[in-house]
Amino acid sequence: MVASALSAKKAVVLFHALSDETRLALLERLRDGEQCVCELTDSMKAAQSRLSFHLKVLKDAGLVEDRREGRWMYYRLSAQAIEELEELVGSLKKAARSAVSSKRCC
Amino acid sequence: MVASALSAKKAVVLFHALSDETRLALLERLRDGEQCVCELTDSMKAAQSRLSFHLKVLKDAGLVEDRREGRWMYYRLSAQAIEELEELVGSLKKAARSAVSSKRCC
DNA sequence: CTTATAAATCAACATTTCTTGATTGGAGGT
DNA sequence: ACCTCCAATCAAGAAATGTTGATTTATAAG
Repeated sequence: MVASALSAKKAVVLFHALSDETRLALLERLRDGEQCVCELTDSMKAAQSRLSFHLKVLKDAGLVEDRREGRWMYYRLSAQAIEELEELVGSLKKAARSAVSSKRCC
Repeated sequence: MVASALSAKKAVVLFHALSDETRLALLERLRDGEQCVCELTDSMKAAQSRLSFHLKVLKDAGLVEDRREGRWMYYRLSAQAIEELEELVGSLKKAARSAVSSKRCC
């Protein structure tokens, strides 16, 4: 199953979190290390409430983790989530015995 | 970049295609090899137009390929798409130098 | 205690996505 | 030609998602 390790629901949440340009841009920036929200809004020239919304989607999916330091919130990639993703994608990959089905269908 | 090999737009399309339970269920079935639409509607107990819609999403994302045989349409996983996916996920994974940013932000 | 700043939350609206049932198109079979 | 079957497409409505600007919460500083 695609859901061998993760439930299908969790896979949906994970993939949905990745299916948005703004969120992929956020993840890309976080690849370079932890950043605070203000740095992100600055470099992405995006409204604060907009990034807050997307960061929440990423956090709910487990893709990022956050940490408060004074008034600042720092976000970083979750290494574990990336592993889960790899596992998920790996589970799709299975040599398909793609010979034409001999059975008559329907 | 996450979009080193693929454009961000393409990544969005790919991940969006994967962000739905019905579509994940379809892919799971196709892991076992090519199937015709009627077999899929049957085993998934889903309306034909519904699966047709989702198969189109998967096809537009490049995740599946189709083939006509008489009145039947057969769908199969695209091995290439799975590779692209692996590449995409791999590009997210980069050891984050996660030391707390020393620079004052904002 | 008051003010300032960073970020989350909310409400309203726009946009997109999904579902359903009906229709259309293509391939055989009679 | 006609009818049947499989599947794609369409139209209408329902549900989910994303955007915007305003408000609220939390922390810190004067």
